[in-house]
This record gives sequence, C-alpha cells and structure tokens, in this order.
Amino acid sequence: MTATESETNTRQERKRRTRQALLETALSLLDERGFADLSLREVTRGAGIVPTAFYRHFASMEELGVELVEQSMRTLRDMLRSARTGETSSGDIIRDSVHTLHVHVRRHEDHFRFLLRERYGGAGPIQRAIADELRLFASELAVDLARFDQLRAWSSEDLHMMAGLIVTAMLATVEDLLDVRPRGAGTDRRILRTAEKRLRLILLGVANWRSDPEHTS
Amino acid sequence: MTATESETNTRQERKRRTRQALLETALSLLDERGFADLSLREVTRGAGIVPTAFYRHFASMEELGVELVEQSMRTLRDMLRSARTGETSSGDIIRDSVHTLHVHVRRHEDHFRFLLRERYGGAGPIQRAIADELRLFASELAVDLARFDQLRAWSSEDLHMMAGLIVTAMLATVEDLLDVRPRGAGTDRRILRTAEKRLRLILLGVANWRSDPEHTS
DNA sequence: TGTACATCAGTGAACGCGCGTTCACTGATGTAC
DNA sequence: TGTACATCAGTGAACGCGCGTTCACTGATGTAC
Repeated sequence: MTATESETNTRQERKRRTRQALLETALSLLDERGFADLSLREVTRGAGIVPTAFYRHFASMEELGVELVEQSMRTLRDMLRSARTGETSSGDIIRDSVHTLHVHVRRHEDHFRFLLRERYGGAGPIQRAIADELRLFASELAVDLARFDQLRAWSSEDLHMMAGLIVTAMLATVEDLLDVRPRGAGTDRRILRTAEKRLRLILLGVANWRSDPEHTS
Repeated sequence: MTATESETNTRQERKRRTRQALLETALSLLDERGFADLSLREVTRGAGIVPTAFYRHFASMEELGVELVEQSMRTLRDMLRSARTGETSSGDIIRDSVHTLHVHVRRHEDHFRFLLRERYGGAGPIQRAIADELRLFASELAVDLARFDQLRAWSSEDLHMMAGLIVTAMLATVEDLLDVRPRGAGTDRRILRTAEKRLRLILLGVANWRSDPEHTS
C-alpha cells in the first residue's frame, strides 16, 4: 500500500483523527445542550471509542472545552480579518460587514452557537476566555475606527463605547441567524436587512455625536 | 399562642414557606451554575427537606424552572412599568430609564442573572419563554415609541428595529452590571454613564434617520 | 370543649442508572540493529 | 530484508458515587360531630 497524502495511516495520524472525532462529537452534541451537560462517556460513544481511551487525548472534559473555545475563537478572528481586509468590497462598508458576518456564521454555526451559549451559561474559565476575546475584539474595532478622519477627535472612552455598541449589534444578528426558524434564504435576507439598518442607525448617531447641543461639553 | 399576622402556622402557610425555600435555594444555586446543572437533591438539601418531599410541591425540576421564569418575568415587567410611568422623572428620559434599570437589576440580581443565563444556555421551553417575553417587551416599546410625533411617519419595521436595538443595548448594560468586578458605586457609575451614552448615540441616530440622503428612498 | 377520623407535608429505605476514574491488558505500529 | 523489543491507542472489568423516583410510613394539623 502506497502512503498517499489523503490516507496516511501512521499511528499519530490516526490519533489525530480520533481527537478530532471527539471534538466534533462534542460540538454536535452542543447543538442542543450546554457544555456542562455533556458527559465524557457520551462524547467517547459518539467518537466510537471506549470511555477510558478519552484520557489518551485530554486530561479532562474541561481541557476539551478549552480546546473548543480556542477553535471557535479562531473562527471568530478569521471573520474579523475577512471583514477588515475587505475581501468582499462593494464599496458599502456596512453591507460588506454584514455579508461577511453572514457567510462566517453560516459556515460555522456550531462554533458561533457554542460561543453564544457558553458566554453566560458556561463555567468560569470558559466564560472568561470568551469575554476576554470579545473585549479584545471590540478594542481592535475601536482602533480601526480611530483611523477615520471624522472620529479623530473622539475620546478613547467614546470610541470604546461605540465599538462595544457595534459588537453588541453584531452579536444580536448572530443570535437572530442561529435562532431563526424556519431556515431559508428569505428569512436570512430579512435578518440581514435588519442588521444593516441597525448599523446604519448607529453610524448615523456617530455622525451626529457631539453636534447635539444638549450633550456637548 | 395567638395567631399573629407575621407568624401564621397553618399547614398551608408552612407548605407555602417550604415551596418558597425550594425556589430561593434553586435561585441562589443558580448564581454560579446553569439550571440544567441543578439536581433535585441539592435543592431539597438547601431547603431542609428530604428529596422525596420535593414532589409535594413540584412534579419535576422542570416545573420549578418554569415557576422561576415566571417570577423573573414579573420582575422584568415591574421594571418596564416603572420606566413607563416615569416614577423617577428628572425630565431626562434616558437618564431616568437607565436609573430605573439600575435600581431593578441591583434589587433582583438573581432574577436577571437567571434570565441572562438561560436565555441561550437553557433547555427548550425555558429558552422559548424568555425569548417570547423579550419580543413582547420590544413590541411594547415600539408602541410607546410610535407615540412620539417625530416617529409617527416611521414604518412598523423600522420602529421594531429601533426598539430591538434599544432592548439589546439595555441587555448589554444588564450584563455589565452583573459581570462587574469589583463591585462598587464607582464602577456602577461608570457602567451607567456608558449605558446613557449608548442610548444617546442610538437616539441621535433615530433623530437623523431618513435624513441621511444616501438611504432615503 | 372533647373525640374520632381524614388529610397530607415530610420521612427513610430501597431501586436501578449513568457517571468519572483506576487498573491491568492487548496487539498493531514503530524503531534499533 | 528480518528479528527483537518498545511504544502506546484503545480495551474491558470494576469501583464508588450522586442521581431521580417508588413506596410504605409517621405524626401533626384540620375537620366533622
């Protein structure tokens, strides 16, 4: 048997595949339950190994959970990078951003659902990791925003407030996309239209910030 | 022994107290865990009764969960009513709303935390009940908004979008208040200032909606 | 007011179950010579 | 290429544990007369 690239069967390669099967089984079970309700035995059952073999791959379920957070975070960062580099540039920054969000959420529903679920429902370390990442996310956005001429005069506090609001609005859209029932291109389009409106409304507020006489000072 | 009002000891009154103890124990355990991770035996242990006596009060843990949703929803609605009737009217509607939110969240942290946790982490029926209530919440707000002269011309879709955005911003503030560490009047003040800014930014967008030439049509 | 009976919140033993984890093992894969 | 030994992913039996739920019960409270 020749060792083709797609079908290597070294011991380490098979180990990697089992590990991946454990992660994928966990992720698919998380579709309808929280991580805390997952049992080690269920995960191994789904991956087709005996419970005790789990320990060849992870020291505990918590370690597997941390790995899932990291994988999901990578998906989130990939999305941010796509949005920043403007891969899909129609010239309309809002439409492009929402489009990027849509593509990434639909491509990795499992990751986004996991993050959304565990953000508040999860155990301490997982919850903290997600919160930190979202904060970082918002901070980077604030830095991006600071580059716009119009926002040069804004205080750091206001920039962060604005970035946080945008992230919040985006998260609401992720929730809409994951909750939606029935699924379909039509409902997706409706959700995306709302998402764009939300962002336009916010940016309209931004454009007029401080020009409101009552709150300039 | 005279039966004073504060110390009635009828059988039904003691039953009511035990039931309340079960609910309160559950709520306090939920401070750091999701409802799905709660066991019937833990709850009865905390309430000082034997596990089997649980069934004198609820048919199952799920039934207790539904009751918690209802209690928490009552707290949420109380808050909305306070905000609407303008109990604390300084004349500044944003400041008043944020103040009302602050008071109610701090008075019933357990309820708000429960709602936030189970909104996405919870089991089907609980999750749906919360989502429905929040939708209703936003719809009522949309109706309230429609009364403002300036918004009379807005489409129903835009009103709902705006109301949803405000609810989202408020929920973000609830999250801030519950997550905050360390606790203190200072940090609370910082959070509330951000909350007010978020709302001002949104309302500024609202005030200029459709006057943006690019998106009028 | 006193008595006889009904109600029912709470008790305690017992059950079968899935869980995480231990341990000694197997046998295919990998390595050294 | 062939042989002898090491590695180690996966096995299977066994453990003690907390769980939800059943059942027959107890004894204080409530009610009818």
